[in-house]
Amino acid sequence: MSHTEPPGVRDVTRAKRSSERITKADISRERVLTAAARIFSERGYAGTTMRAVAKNVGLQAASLYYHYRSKEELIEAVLDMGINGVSHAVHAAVAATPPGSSGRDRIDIAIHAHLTSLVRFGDYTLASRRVLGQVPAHVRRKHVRLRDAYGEFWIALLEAARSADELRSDVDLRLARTFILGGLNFALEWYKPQGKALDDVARQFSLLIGDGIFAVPSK
Amino acid sequence: MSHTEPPGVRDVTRAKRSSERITKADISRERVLTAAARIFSERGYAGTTMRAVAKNVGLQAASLYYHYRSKEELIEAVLDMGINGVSHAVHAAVAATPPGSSGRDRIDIAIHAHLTSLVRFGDYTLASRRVLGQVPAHVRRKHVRLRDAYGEFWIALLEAARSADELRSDVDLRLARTFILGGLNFALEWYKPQGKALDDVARQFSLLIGDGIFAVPSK
DNA sequence: GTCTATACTTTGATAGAC
DNA sequence: GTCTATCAAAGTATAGAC
Repeated sequence: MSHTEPPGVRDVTRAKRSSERITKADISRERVLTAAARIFSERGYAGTTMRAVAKNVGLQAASLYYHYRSKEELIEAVLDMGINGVSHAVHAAVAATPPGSSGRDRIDIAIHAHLTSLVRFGDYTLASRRVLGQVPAHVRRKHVRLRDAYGEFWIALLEAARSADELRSDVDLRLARTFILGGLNFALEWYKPQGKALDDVARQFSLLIGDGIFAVPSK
Repeated sequence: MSHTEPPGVRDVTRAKRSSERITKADISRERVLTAAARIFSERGYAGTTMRAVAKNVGLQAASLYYHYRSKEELIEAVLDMGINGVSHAVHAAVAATPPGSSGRDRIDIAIHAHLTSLVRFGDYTLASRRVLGQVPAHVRRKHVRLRDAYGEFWIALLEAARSADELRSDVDLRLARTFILGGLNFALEWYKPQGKALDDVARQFSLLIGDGIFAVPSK
């Protein structure tokens, strides 16, 4: 199983208790958000017009303002989903690791969870990746903080492995972290569900990150 | 030596024979291009206005049209510099490898050249990375082709190493290639010349790509 | 909830003076 | 080469009807 359910109304209408009914507004709001994520990721922040988003869901531009107060609020909602989606998924997966697991096991699990949630929240994570730098400064600050916190989680993962003497002694943790995340995140740009199963990609990446590309008696 | 000269008028006014004088137009044209690269990379394609670029070099918006016929032509010039700058630098560095070099030597040299030229052409490569997807379709097509050709060069590098039996047998070449380029290119987003010397970063990445992060008797 | 109508701003680009 | 002046098109957002 490499693909989980994509996010739906339930995930998107945050904090709605399961007893409450899902209203027409919830549905529209979610359709708008989905369309916005895709269009923001394709055309950038300034290149995305309220008219284009509206047209995509069969509404007039003015109607979007019933669901979101402004374009800024719309991109904020998209960025939230992208960054939190991945971050929560990876935290959860690592937390669910059996007690005796090695650092390497935990890192492999993080790689797998990162990759699958990246793809699961495809348009949202793509939008985060591509427009974070183009967004009004006060919006950007908050999400840069979230992203950095996630980065620190990876440092902790690597540090744990180092403490258990699993790492080569000459590895620079922060450089390794950025390299790993750079390589994984790039998958967003090229991975297509029709191709290789995502589980296989994750396995290959684990191998690459763990052991490199060269045969052992190489150096 | 980790930083080469940044590109100047000579590089930018393409195909101008060294006997010809550099005109006032050449200077303005280059200043416009430099500013455009930075602003495109910061604000995206649609978010960059001709007025903003002009203001940045102390001109009126209308004056830009003396140097570039349109916004499209301007972004094309920026993308050209970004993609060709890196591609040419890496080709040249690998071509200059001594005859007996191993596949690993050549890959290390490519990593170093990729990283240094990435940083040398900073704003241009950043612009390519960030706005390629936002640009009018016919502009994008050409540059996607260039980028893909560069990717194939890396496949050839890896294939050569495989033929010499230097690679672990279970490495998927195309996956390894995208992972490596993803990790290297991400450096664009965080590398600051004030920090660690770029040569050291390149060395770390070579180690990471070659041998991974885990100590040898780990698996 | 979604519409039509519209106010106001900013955009890429051109014309023609200097 | 660069300027001022200007245009038509497109942008965000609001008001008020249904």
